[in-house]
Amino acid sequence: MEADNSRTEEYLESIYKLQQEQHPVSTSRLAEHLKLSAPSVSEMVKKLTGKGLVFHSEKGVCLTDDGKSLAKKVIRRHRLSERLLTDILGYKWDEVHDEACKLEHAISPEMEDRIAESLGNPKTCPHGHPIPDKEGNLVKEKVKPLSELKAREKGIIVNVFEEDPNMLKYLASLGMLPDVCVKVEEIAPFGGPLIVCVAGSRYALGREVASKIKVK
Amino acid sequence: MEADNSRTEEYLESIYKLQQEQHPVSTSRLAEHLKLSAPSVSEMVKKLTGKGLVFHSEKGVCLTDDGKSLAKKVIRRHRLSERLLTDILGYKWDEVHDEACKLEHAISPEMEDRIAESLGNPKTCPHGHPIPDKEGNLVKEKVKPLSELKAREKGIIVNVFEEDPNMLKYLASLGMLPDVCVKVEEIAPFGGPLIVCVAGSRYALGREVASKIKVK
DNA sequence: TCATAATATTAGGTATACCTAATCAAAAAA
DNA sequence: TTTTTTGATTAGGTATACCTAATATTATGA
Repeated sequence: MEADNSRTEEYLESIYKLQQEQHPVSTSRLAEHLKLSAPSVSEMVKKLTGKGLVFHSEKGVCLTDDGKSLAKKVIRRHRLSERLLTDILGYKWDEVHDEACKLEHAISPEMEDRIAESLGNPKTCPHGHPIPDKEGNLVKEKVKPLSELKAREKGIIVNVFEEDPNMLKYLASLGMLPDVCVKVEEIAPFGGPLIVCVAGSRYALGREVASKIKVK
Repeated sequence: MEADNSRTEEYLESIYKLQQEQHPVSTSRLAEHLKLSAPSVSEMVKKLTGKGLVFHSEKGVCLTDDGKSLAKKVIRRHRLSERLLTDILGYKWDEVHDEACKLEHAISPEMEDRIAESLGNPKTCPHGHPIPDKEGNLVKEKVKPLSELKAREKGIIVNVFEEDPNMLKYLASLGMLPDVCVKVEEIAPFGGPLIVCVAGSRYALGREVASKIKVK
């Protein structure tokens, strides 16, 4: 019984991503993220538990070591795919997520190696997230949301925790890309916008958006 | 009900390929090629018929215009994938078939365009087969099997109708690749080998192998 | 504390694409 | 012509991964 692992990979990837915000991931949050019904997710989680990829703690689902390892393999393939799309095929950073979601399940370990090599072993995806290495090691930089900078503080954009194409297109139009320096000029009170300076231009940035931009 | 078309694509691709040898394709031949049981194929063919992609004539299955069109799209993606693998990722021609079989179902029309453009709109796959254009037009050169040349005749290899990696590796080791000139020095009688000359070297080539090599 | 709301799971059901065993039909050989 | 072989289909069944509706199970807040 040769398996089609793409569903499994999809679940693990989502769990991995979601647990970065909310540690044990709730099934409902997972269902929402995967755009599936709660019972479908409940059932599948049970199967993943049977395969030793996941376990149920008090408040939700956690990855086992095996699950984490597989999730990182998928993430590696996803982010390498994104880099392939931007660096070689000329995609913009807002166009790559959905394509990479399909590609990541069609890439063999062999091909993964070749892509990495052809691209010069990139360390991050186009959105600034680290690409795990072959062994699953992943270097996380110490970052904080741009929204937590104080007035007059500067930061360098490390990554953008968002995949909505419209938001990404918007940020690109402001020149807000990884490695770019941003200065918070002032912070409007009562949850108002941040006035930021990027490459000499000033923009008013909503808190919501600013919280997705991670700086160091 | 969003569909996963990859099974459909696999069937159409196989039918397209097989009908080049045997016009209406028998279900048993198709089952063999897809490595599935005959009843599975029978059933699936019925579904494809319902979708208007295929019809049943006297002696087997034929593609409708829609089916042919879809098949050629898949073949275009397959062959572009192969070229991506060889030209950009450094694969050998004997390593690309299986990888491309997975990739072809994960490539969007958008990505198909980008690959074609990035590669300079290649006309053929690494094995010499023509890549259909966006509209499904496909230029077939007039070729004959190397095995039909007479002693002392020369030909230029156009393509190799074979995907077995071992055979491809063997041919590459003899320098027998598309666009290479081959001369048949002599033909051993009683179904014996052809003695061919490639780039100054002489080799004895079995009839079976020679029949897979198409020359002009 | 008790009701309400949010979360998770059971129960029961669908669609897809596969399978084996058995049957039916047509072609080839005796 | 009859038998045998080959080829295709029907019948019945499996696994996977999804669904809705109903039912628990927790939290939260009045």
